[in-house]
Amino acid sequence: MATERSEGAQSTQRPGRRPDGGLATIADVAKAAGVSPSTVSYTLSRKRPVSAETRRRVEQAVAALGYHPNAGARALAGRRSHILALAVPLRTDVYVPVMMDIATSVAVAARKQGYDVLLITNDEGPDGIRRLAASGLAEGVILMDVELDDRRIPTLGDLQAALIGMPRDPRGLSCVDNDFQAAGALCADHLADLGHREIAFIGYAPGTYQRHAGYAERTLAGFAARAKERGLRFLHRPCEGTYEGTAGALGRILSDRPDTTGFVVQNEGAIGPLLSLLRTSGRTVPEDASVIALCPERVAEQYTPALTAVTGSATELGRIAVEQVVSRISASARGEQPANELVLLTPALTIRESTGPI
Amino acid sequence: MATERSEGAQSTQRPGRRPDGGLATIADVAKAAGVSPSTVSYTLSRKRPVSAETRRRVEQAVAALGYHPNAGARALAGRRSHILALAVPLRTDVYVPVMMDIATSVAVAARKQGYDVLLITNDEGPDGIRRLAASGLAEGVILMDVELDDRRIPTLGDLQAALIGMPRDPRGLSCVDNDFQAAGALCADHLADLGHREIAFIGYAPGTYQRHAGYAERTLAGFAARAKERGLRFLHRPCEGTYEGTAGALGRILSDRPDTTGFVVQNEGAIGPLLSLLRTSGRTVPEDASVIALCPERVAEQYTPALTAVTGSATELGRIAVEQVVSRISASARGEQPANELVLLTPALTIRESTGPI
DNA sequence: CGACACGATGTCAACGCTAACAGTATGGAA
DNA sequence: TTCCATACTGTTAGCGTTGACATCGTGTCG
Repeated sequence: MATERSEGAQSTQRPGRRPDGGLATIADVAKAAGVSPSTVSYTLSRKRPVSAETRRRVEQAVAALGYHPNAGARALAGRRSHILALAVPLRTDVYVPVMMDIATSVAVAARKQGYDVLLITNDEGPDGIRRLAASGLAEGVILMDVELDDRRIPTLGDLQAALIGMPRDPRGLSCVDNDFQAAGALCADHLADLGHREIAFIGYAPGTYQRHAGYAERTLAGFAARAKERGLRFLHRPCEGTYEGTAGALGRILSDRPDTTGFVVQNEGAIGPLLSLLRTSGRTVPEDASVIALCPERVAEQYTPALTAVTGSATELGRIAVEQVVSRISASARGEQPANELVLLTPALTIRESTGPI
Repeated sequence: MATERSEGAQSTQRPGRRPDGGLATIADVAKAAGVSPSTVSYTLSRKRPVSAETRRRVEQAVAALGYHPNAGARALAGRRSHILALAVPLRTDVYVPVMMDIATSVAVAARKQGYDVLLITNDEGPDGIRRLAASGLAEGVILMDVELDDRRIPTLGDLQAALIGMPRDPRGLSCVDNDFQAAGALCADHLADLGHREIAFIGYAPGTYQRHAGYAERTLAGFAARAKERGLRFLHRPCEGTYEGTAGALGRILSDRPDTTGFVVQNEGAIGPLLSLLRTSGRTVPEDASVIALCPERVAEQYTPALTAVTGSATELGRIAVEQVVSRISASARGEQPANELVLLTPALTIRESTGPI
């Protein structure tokens, strides 16, 4: 019973298989199309012109045989693997769904450029990246969630790389990140525009600031600077992403600054508790208090009321990182010095139901 | 300024590089060790015995040159790519951090067996899997979050696969999944043991049951069966994972069955709201009401009070799936018919603060 | 003392593709 | 007419490994 499926498959002539059971090769296609193997290769790679008629015959043969070039042979002969490595985050305490979105968008963008994506964990340590480079398995690497002093950076060697996140010293590197300063400023502006004057910034756990996580520091700095410009009074309260942590932070905020009407939340875990606590403390959102979050759309939309939020685009991050490595790879293949790009993506403010005029 | 890093790297003799700038090959290692290339190959693959002295010399040369076998050449000559494909979920409404955990554990387990992991999105459609098979890029594939009638299954052809999740018809396939029936039963048992008699099961959104998601149905069935055995009265309430949805569900539960003292929650999104709502309705957890969740440890621990929960092991799922594909691949390489395994992982009950005797 | 097994190593032909090099027409310019 | 550019297409030598086959001592047994 267990063998049914595969026997069924083997008895039929599957696409991509020759009568002898092997996969179709470029030579099979060449024979079927009545051309030479190299013509098939050139037809598929478009690296040299092919007459319309030849192209037609080759493409038909390819389709008929279900031909796909053998990846190993292609890598060996062409000295390019058509594979990009994607290094997952060092820590998993960051908001994970975003990482999944980034990973997916990297994979999709890479495919569009003819690359596949290899997953590499930090489990293997620096050797992992070295191994991929030395074995020619990956042509380049994308580092996700790069920290200020990311320990993966020194191990890159001359592997072409793109970093998602901004290290302290980006010289000689290509990086893309959300513009967290702009995100912070956007929050300040929105609340100021609505007439709020006393704001509380509910941040990440103290540990996040102590280890100088770039995104946390930069968001706060951007917010603080713009708040000052706009004449806002504000309080920054680090906060564990738990009910109790949030309750403590909110309690101190309301006793220190009872007139606070605007809340900026960056800590995902604090959002739910904050909304509950405001509700139980008799404050209606957005009538009595405005809440603006720094979080993905998905999260902002799941709450009641739906949250006004400043959001970076995970998809863009992935797409641009792929563009960066690919462009570095081709520059380096042309013998040129790859350009080092620093791209900061401007986040978007989406006004929903949780903010209003005071 | 931007060129500093790479110039620095190029001026030194990097490991893995020959004087001419290319990567070290097996021939270089052979020359350095004074043996033939095949001896180097055999030394590294351990496919035939090598004298201690020869091994020493080869290993030293490998280290000195920073040699790593060229992946493309290895794949071509050995007809094995040493790569496994990992197909990410079709939908992303499932609890994503668990997916990330699974992906990570797949990558780690694969490395232990000498495999690398290629990420494949459903973006390319069925062709993606076909392409990987036909190009010999992947030797096998792991499908994550498999649905009852998963449309990726028919496209597998004779690619060796392992499924995470249980399809309706697992014939001819290897699958691993959490035993959701057991999970449901565990919840019923725990509450029964504590003396609860009136239970509410707060499930997923109605749509989840309508499309017959296996995990949702099986959990409920397992719970219902055991509840009946233990003489429990219970109510099943599908529920959107929002504050309002939960409020609605809870309201109806409390009006229909005011004596309800036990709550089982499977919907992640409903947990936070449920706890808030119980609190505001004047019920203390666990004194007045016990709450048991079906969720990952991470989630259970983040609430106040910490949740008693039934949890499956994402890490195990990944590890076993890798074992399954790898064993199928080697069976098929030996010309044997791969065995079709169905593994159900028994979930664990962790008692925390949210449940207590009535 | 020859035969033979056995352990240790070497030789070399694939593996399937790419790309440099080398044609072969055809048409226009000299 | 000859020469040359243009537009295609074919030939072929690798790419770096693997693994079947061959070789060569050494020790053992009849």
